[in-house]
Order: sequence, then C-alpha cells, then structure tokens
Amino acid sequence: MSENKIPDIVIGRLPLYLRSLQRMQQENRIITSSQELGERLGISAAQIRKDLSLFGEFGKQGTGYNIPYLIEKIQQILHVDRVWDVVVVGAGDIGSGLARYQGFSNRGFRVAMIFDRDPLKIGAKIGNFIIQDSHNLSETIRKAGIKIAMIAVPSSEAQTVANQLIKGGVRAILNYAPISISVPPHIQIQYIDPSIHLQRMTYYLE
Amino acid sequence: MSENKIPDIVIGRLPLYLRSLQRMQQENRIITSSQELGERLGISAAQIRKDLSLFGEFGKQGTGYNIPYLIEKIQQILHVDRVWDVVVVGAGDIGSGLARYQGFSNRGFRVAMIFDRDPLKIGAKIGNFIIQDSHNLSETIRKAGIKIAMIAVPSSEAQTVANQLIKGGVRAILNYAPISISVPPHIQIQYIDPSIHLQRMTYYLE
DNA sequence: TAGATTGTTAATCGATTAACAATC
DNA sequence: TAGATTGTTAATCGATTAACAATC
Repeated sequence: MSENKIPDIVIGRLPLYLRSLQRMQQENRIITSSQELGERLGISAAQIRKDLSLFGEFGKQGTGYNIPYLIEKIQQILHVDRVWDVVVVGAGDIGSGLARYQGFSNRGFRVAMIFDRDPLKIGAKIGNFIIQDSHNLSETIRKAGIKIAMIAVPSSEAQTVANQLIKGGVRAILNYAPISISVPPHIQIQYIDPSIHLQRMTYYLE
Repeated sequence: MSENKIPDIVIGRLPLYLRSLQRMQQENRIITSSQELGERLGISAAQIRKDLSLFGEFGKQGTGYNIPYLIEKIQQILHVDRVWDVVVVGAGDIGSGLARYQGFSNRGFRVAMIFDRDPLKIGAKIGNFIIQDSHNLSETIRKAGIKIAMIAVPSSEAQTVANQLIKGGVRAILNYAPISISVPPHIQIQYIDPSIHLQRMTYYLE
C-alpha cells in the first residue's frame, strides 16, 4: 500500500534503478527483469521487486518490466517527471563545473542561476550564466521560486549560505563543502565530499 | 574485539566522525563527547559509542574523548595516517576541478597525475600537472604504485577506463561518470553523481 | 564524594532474503 | 500448456537504541 511510510533507504535506491533503466533505454531495450537490473547494480532481485512493490504493480509475471513504463513510474514517484530549477552558490571550480555540467538533462534538473560574493567574479559569465551577487541571494531565489540549491563555497561560508537559501524558500540542499550543516527537519540535505568516499575505501586497502 | 568483521555501514560513518573531529580540532577544542559529536552529525550518541567500541576503548568515563587522540585512532583504522597518491582520469571540468581541489590535504590524499585521451589536451597543464596520454595509463600508474583512482570521463568510456586502471594495479575507484561499473570483488568502488542525490531529495518535495 | 560519560548488554526495531503461489 | 517472472509472505538477518554498571 502506498499509504504506508516508505523507508528512506528505499527512496535512496530508486534513483539508481532509474539511472540503469534510462541507460537500458538508450541501448534500445524494451523489457528487463528484476534479475538483470539487480546484476547491473549489485542488488538482489528480491530487493528490487520488494522496493517497487511498495509503490504499485509495475511488472508482468512471466515477462518482467517494460522499461519506458517503469522509467515513467519511477520518475513520477521521485517527482522528476518535470524539470526543477537549481541554484548554484559559489563560482569557484566546483560551482562553475556544476553550472556547465551537461549531466542534469534528462535527470530532472536544470541550473538556473549562479551566485558568488567575490566582486571580481560578479558580472562575469560562466557558460550562459552571469554570476550574480550573493548579497541578493534570498530575494532572488524567492522571486524565481527556486526550491533546490547546490552549495559550492568554502566550508567557513557554508552554514551562512545554507541559512540564506532556506530564508529564500529552498527546500533541498546538495552541499559540496566538506562540513556538516544544521538545517530544520523539513529541509532536505545531502552531501558530496570525495574525501569521505575515498576514506571509506582505504579501510579495505593495506 | 577487533577480530570480528566490521559492518561496512560502520566503516561508512567513521569518515564523518573524523571530519567533524578535525573541524573541532581547528576550533582548538581538546575534548568532546559522543553526545556532542552525535548532535553535529545527526547520529545518536549510543551509535557513535557502539561504532567506536568495535575498534577499542578510546574514551574516558566521565570525561569523553580526547579529540587529537581519537583523530589519530580513526586515521589509523581508515588507513589515512599516511598520504595516498591518487590518479585522475579525464581532464574535463570535473577532472581538472579534482586536480586543482584543495580539499584533499589533511584528509589522506594527494592527486599525483592526470590523464586524458584528447590529443588537444595531452601535454597541457592543469595546476602543476601535465596532462598525460591515457594510452599509457596502466603502465604509468603501475610504475608509480598508484592504488586509488578517480574517473571523470564520459559514461561511454568509464568501464574501459576502469578496466585499464585495474590492470594497472588500482584497488579503489571513485567514479564521477553517471553509470554503474562492473569490477571484481576485491576492487573497491564508490560513486559520485549529483543527480542521484538530487533525485533522492525531490521525492520529499511537492 | 558527586556528577558525568563511557563501554556494553539485551531488547527492539527494521531491512533483506528465501520461497512460492499467482499469473502472464 | 510449459516456462518464466512477478508480487508477497514469512523467516532470517543485521542494525539501532535504551539502559545501566563501570569508572573516571
């Protein structure tokens, strides 16, 4: 029943399913199975079926899953059956990389604007964007109705920027600064810190 | 007892503990508690004590944990009480960003070389690095004894590059290409894909 | 000593897997 | 029909939490 609370760990796997399915679609595949999907992702077939069954019956016994249909359904579940405008704060290497990144198309996102507080950067262009003054961050994103942000400023600025974003109506933050940020419970936050991933692997190296 | 198998989910939290502890150290703090650390990270104090107790007794009853001492111990556990050379493959926006990234120092890593297959890029400089021809990838990293790699090439090239890296002796891969890669069981792999993180959050937005 | 916090146990909670009836 | 794969249940497995004795 989709009325029950869905575990967050299940939500965390759906984007992986979606990415693999979209890859299969690019390979002109029409049908897949929980087994094939599981092999590609290193996840058990039973778990994939269980996860999907929390949201509905998307497959056919004896046949498997129709790839375009399952893509559509997962996109609806994750609310990426639309394009979300995203703001980037910080126009250094990471921020400019994100502003130019081609990988958001077909994933449900589009960078809409980029901010920095450095007077030397404000007004300059990155791709098609003009770097805006982060002094006006809250007001500008509120007017634009932006709900999603990526933080790419130095760690010392990250909490302040997060506060401004939340003040401006942002509901979800992807933080590239290598520091924990406090946000109210209704705000979503995720982190990207390559050192964290690397340290998780070195444990297994001699 | 440290002879028992440690759950991978615990290993995944240790880098977060380490990052927060290093932040506290920068704030000139000497002592912390499982409660304070938990509040900073949004993790229960009991879980932090349980995790650490899998590796030894690092605290003092009634007092808490000595920050420099606990940092040292976690660094030893994660094998980041040294500096690992890392290779970057792909000299596009992401790869060059990684080559210039200042955030690896004090975290146990140092970018040692960067490769690309584009003749227009080979020989050019990024920061202090000269972009090398990825035709020689396996041999060069084997000679240099490099065990860790970051992949920042297009998705269509990622599996091939991973195979070359493994052939060259790499044991841990951080993959920025938005695609699942197959590796043998003794190879560590981690993924960074901002769209995956964003999609995980949009589920909770209307 | 009194107060505080660890380390650890046992209980609870939640996630994963195995298995199979249903059914395409 | 025979073969295949889903959806779902129940069992297993593993992770988290609560609680408190130990002890600084």
